[in-house]
Amino acid sequence: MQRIAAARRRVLTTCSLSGKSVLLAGRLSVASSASVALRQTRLQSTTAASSFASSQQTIEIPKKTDDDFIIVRHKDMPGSSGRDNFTAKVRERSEAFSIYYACLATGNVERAKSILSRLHNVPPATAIKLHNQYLFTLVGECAKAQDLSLMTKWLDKMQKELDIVPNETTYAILCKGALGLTDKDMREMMLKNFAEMFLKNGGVLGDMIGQAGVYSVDDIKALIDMFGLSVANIKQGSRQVIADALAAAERQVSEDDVQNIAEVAPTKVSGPGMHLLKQSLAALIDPNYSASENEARIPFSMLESYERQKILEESALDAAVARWKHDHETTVNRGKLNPLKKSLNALLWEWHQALVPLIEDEVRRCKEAQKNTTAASGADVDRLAYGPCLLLLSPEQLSTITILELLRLQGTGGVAEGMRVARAVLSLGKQVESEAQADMLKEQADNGILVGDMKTIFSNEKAFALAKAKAKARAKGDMATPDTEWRPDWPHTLRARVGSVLISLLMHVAKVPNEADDSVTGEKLVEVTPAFYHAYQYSNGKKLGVIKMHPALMRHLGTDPMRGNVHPRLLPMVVPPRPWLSWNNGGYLRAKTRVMRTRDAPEQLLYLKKASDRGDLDLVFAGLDVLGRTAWAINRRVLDVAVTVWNTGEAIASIPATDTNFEYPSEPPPDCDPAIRAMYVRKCKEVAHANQNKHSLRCDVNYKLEIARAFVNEKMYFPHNIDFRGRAYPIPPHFNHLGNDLCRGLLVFHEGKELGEEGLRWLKIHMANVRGFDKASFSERAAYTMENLEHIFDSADKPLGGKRWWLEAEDPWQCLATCFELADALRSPNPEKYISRMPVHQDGTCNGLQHYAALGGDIVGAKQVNLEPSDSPQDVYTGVANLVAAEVERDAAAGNSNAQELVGKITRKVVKQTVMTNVYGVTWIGARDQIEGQLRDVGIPDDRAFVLAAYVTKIVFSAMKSMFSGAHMIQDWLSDAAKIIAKAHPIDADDDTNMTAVIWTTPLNLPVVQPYRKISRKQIKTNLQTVFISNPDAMNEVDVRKQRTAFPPNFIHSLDATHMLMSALATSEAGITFAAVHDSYWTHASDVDKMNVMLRDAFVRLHQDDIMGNLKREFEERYKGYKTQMSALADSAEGKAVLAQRASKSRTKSTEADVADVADVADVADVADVADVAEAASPTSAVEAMFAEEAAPKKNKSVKWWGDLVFRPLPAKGEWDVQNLKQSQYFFS
Amino acid sequence: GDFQPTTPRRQLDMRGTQLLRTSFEALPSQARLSTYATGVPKRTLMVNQDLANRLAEAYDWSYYKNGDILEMNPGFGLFTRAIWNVAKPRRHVLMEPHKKFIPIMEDFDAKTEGRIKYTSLEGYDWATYDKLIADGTITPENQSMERVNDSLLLFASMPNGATGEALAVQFLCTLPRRNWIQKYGRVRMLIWMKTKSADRLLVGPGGHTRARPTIIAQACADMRVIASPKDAHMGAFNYDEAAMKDVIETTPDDWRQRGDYTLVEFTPKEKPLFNSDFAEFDYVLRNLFILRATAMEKSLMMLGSGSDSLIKCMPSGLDLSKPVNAYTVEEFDQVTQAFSKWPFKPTELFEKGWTNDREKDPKGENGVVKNI
DNA sequence: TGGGTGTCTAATGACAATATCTCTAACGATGGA
DNA sequence: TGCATCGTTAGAGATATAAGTAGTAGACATGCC
Repeated sequence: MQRIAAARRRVLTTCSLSGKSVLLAGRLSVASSASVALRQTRLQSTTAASSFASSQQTIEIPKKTDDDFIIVRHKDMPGSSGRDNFTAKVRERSEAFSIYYACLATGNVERAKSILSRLHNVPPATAIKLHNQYLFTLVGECAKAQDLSLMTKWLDKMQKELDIVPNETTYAILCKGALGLTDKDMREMMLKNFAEMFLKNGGVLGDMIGQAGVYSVDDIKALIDMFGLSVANIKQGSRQVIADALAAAERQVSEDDVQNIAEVAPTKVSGPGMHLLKQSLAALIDPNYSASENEARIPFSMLESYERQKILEESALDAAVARWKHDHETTVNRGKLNPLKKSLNALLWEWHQALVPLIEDEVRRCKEAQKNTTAASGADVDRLAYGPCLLLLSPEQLSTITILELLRLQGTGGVAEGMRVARAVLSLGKQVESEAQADMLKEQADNGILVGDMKTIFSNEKAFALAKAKAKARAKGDMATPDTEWRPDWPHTLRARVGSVLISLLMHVAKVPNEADDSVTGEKLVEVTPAFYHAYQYSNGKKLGVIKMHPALMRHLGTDPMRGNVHPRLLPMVVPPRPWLSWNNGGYLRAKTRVMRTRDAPEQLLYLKKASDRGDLDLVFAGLDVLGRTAWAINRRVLDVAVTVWNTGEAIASIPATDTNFEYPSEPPPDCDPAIRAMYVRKCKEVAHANQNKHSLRCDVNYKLEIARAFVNEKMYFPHNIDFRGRAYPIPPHFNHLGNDLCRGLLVFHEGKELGEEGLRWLKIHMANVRGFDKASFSERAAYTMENLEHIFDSADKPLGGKRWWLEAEDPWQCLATCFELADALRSPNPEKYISRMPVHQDGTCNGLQHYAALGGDIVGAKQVNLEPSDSPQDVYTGVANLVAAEVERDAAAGNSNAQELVGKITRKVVKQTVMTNVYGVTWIGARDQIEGQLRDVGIPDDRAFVLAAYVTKIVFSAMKSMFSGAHMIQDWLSDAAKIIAKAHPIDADDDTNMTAVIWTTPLNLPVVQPYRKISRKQIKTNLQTVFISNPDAMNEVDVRKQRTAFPPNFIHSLDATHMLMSALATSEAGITFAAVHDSYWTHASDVDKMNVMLRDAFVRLHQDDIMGNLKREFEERYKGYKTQMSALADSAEGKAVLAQRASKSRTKSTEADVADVADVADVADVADVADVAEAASPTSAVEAMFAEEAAPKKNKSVKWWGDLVFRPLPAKGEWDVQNLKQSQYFFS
Repeated sequence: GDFQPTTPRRQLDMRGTQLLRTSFEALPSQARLSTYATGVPKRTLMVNQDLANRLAEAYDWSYYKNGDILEMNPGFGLFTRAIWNVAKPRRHVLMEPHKKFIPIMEDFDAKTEGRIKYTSLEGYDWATYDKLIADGTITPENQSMERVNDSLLLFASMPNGATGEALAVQFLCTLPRRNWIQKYGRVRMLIWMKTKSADRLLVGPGGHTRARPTIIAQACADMRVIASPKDAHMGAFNYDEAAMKDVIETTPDDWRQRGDYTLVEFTPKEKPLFNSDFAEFDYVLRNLFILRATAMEKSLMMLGSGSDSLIKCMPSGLDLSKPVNAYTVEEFDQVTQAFSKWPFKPTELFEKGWTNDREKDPKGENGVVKNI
């Protein structure tokens, strides 16, 4: 433990050498200790009202001392007791919460009340939230009636009948109700009344007023006046927010103190004004907008940009509809027109027009169903279950979301022209849910309610850390998620219901004109046919429900502009994302975004929340913020070329051609051999698959270009989150720098930096790298570029008209971008003064192996992956290939015929994939398949490839083992440890299922929980069909095998993620722009050298520690008290010891058992001596021999017992010293 | 005459040895065959010699006195013996790929003057038949469709489980296509299969176990149950009585893997009961049976987009309110014919899209190169 | 308890089988006491 | 009114669906038999 603590501290301190991060770290620790203090005082003051503690589960939190990690005991896991009863009753109950909130939000108080009254056994922490929300809803009604009796009565009922103890929020809401009374005396009396009750229960008025999510600024002013308090009395967590808000309300906001502004007064923007802001977003939201060539980019202040982003997020659905309408009108205005030529958007408008009334109708029926609860037809019962959720949004919103979502899902899930029903239904349901949530947040903001959770901290770069620290301090208070903002996630079943209703409505109305030849008369027929239809596919004999799109619609999707058809939540942002303040607070402005992509694993979320609450994740958050603050722009010239290519329909560099599909093979005669027929069918499927891929590629490019076009004049930002291992990903899915070559080619940094001498050199090297000439030394690469200057200029000047040299590159679009950049630079009067915006990449050379080699201290391995300084870059693949080739030659010389066939055939390419996937734990058989394919390519005949591949694979594996022996032992240790853990049972486990997941903490304090469990799914009935879904809250048995095989790669990935975030933090301190794709780090050409120092430094810092030792100690601590089944041979020392122990134990217990056990031991002893006495009979005929007894092989008896977890000692570390790496220029290159 | 079973050894347990009329090597008792060892393939594997004998006697082999009997998966060879003893066929070819049975197979080969021939080729493999024909092991003749082919009889024991099921359906599909051995004319097939599978093929209109193979089988072959467990087919709906005459009784104990097995005789019809193109017929069946208990009206939606216009194409005689599984072969034919004329029918009739395929991601995002 | 047998075989981003039949438990109605 | 019985129904669990298996070999789980 001590050492881990030390390690953590070292990482922390070294990360914050100077500047802002010191400030940040300093602030954070102050903030957290302050909040601890706060918590303690609060506990003291509220001992009378015990339920004031707001923690939801009763989880014992280990005393926080900065160096222990989070451990949640088995018995405290939610769902650990009642797992996998995903029965109708359980489902109904979990839906009830969401329905309840929906009813309240839509004014159906009666139904909410009845739901509430029917819910039993709700945990108190949840119950109080439910009741608070109920009271909160009553506020409006009471104000209207000028009568608080509804609220007071309910309070009474809560306390007397239901035994629910009100909390601060409850009283805050009551007071809010009182504030709504116009009669001054009455108001004051009620306020006094509530205040007294609250005080009697040990509350502190300042705390109550500081309660987030309830009051507006005016409310607070009134309360402060009323109770004669000052801001200083307000509880610490909220004081700052409120002070700021009050101050802000007083005066016009000026640019200078923007960084201190909470979201209070959205209308008080100075500067160009709202309409200008809107106008500036024309490219994104205005249907009439058409890009003009050189539009001036208006510089926006931070605050203005923030408003723009808000507009973008809030108005985008409307904007989509506006665009459809606009396109529809233009087609209509163009006069009579062939219905077959209607544009996609025009069609969408028609669907929308037809769908809205249908939804309205459905909504009406839902309302009716709620009224007459007695006349329960089947459909009406269903309506009760989803109705309230439909009411949350307007029919227009629902219609738009439905249409957008179905378009987006096209081609997912392996369906040729459509999507899986299950996916569609759930995904749409989720969209509706998050839209409703965004609406709720917006509404609260519109009502001026202060939400503790800071909506944004916008500031200039300098003040960022300060502002964030401040906001963080606020978030640390109890304002994290106020009761009034808390919503349970909709259960999957509910999402499915809502989604299916909307989809089936859309399927009724969405039509598309279609043309066909009448097979009999041969005349052309045009029909208006459904655009979507519900069908089933068989896959492996399983039925698969799909929503198919009509081919006529598919044609549109591949060609028509997608203007307006991307949901804004999927777009880059125009301001830096909100910094991450907590696990669900950061990123986009209006949408609740989670910092981690989890896999429906409650355990992951639980650990994440705890870590977030404890402030463990501050460094991770800070790292993500760095990535999010990197500003990007579209590379206009690359975009122009790409658009030209797109429009000509030519197939160039990952843009597939229009409308040229692969041909199906001709059908063999019906009476051909079944084998031939099977082959034909397979070929057809392959062609169909290829065509489908092409189409989806085309749609994908369409999306990308559309987004790029819309953002041409924008500064863009990518909010980032992490996967469960800590690897960072940009959230916008269609278009980001992690995307393919085209995406990357289209993106440049927004900021430009002067190249300088070194920068120019790096730009040249980058050129060589994107060409694929990346195995040579740096000077050779630079020279290569200079040798090809002619081509580079040609490509830059005539990208399509010239020799198209860039197309031959490994990454053509990035190559083109570099051509442009390099040509410009070199042609400028002083190339070193050239302002470059091009990101230059430094890639880890086989990053996984680098980490393994560092962990294992492999000298040979370290050299191979460039951890060790060298004059020219080493290439592992070549290294392994050479080793294998040598072995093959030896065998060949020794007369091995397999080897003889292979002499000279073992190239880098043959082994590359296998070496690469070795890190991921590829098995012998998987590797053999890979190598078989490669051997075929090298010209080994098909019938030999299989046998030879098996032979080569064995050698490759042993070569890897010898080259990375340390790494290999670590891999083994890791997978062993994972197996032990996954099969371990907590001492208090009630049954013998494996429930323990592998959990570890990264050096940045991120708890990583492997999510692999057996999923139990059930069929759920929806409008369209039944759908097979899992209960995301269920804690199921772990999948031991998956836990084991995935742990080594996941662990390494968690390390490379750590390395990346550490590097990000370091570069940010130095003011260097930074972006990363896992193990490829990007910055300006001029800063590459600086970045290189930092990333090496980070790697050294990371690996200086005893990472493996820390891991082992963490495991030992974390799984202390767990038992696992051990076994040993009975005659081994261990086995004998166990038997002896057993015997002695039972002897003390009872004599009977004693006898039995002794007998047992005797038994065991006997076995060893039992020789096989049965002499082998010699049968006289072969048939008779068939039935002869096989002699049972002698077996060693083994002993099994439940014992403590014992992890093998770690493999000894090799001699290699991580410090050497600082001098290695090709480590990342 | 001079058959001398080897002296049973203690551990051989030959007490129940079944007496044979010819001098093949003795086999142990039924009980022993059921349990004796491991590594015996899971398939319809008979262990009761008596059952084999009864069957051999009951079935009329005379039709094939000048033909070949091709036996797939003879296993312990109980049938082979029985038929030999009863009919001494002109030529009897054993396709037995499993090594376990080699001694028994070679025993046959050795003692029948080449009339029983053993090959280790796999009956499951289409190529096997071409090989056997090419090397003259079997010599089927092209014969007119007006009569049942008497130059070849297939006698098969199916693998258990999915493989067997699949194989049976594949065999059935060769009937309308007239490929494989069916290209010689109406080659009769005797197939041992799980009773449940047989049941599914035999069930009449309205039976809820009706499925695509049911229709194909009934359209293309006359089926007769030769042997089956007692009362096994009583529960089946709307059964063809003619198929159930003189059924020989089997019991679960007759088999290595205890259970209900049925021997069905498939005699190919001169002409299938449908006139549609088989590819379309197959497509229609496959998709309609997804909603097999649903009214045809609704189920027709499975056939493609905009099926309203398809419903209009349907002949008036059809009762579209009947569930799919109540339709007869002839009615399915009518539906298919209407489908065939439907202008908006899908252009490709096979399933597109992957689900199980590798390299499904065409975008190549993230720089990860798979399967370079 | 252990041997034979069946399953799986490259990490993550990025989760998804369904219609229908059978059987049982719970529920409700009914009717006689 | 209490309650025994019968009929109905909801829901949980089971099963079929499609249909080439090539070729290897080693590890590991299975509440097996």
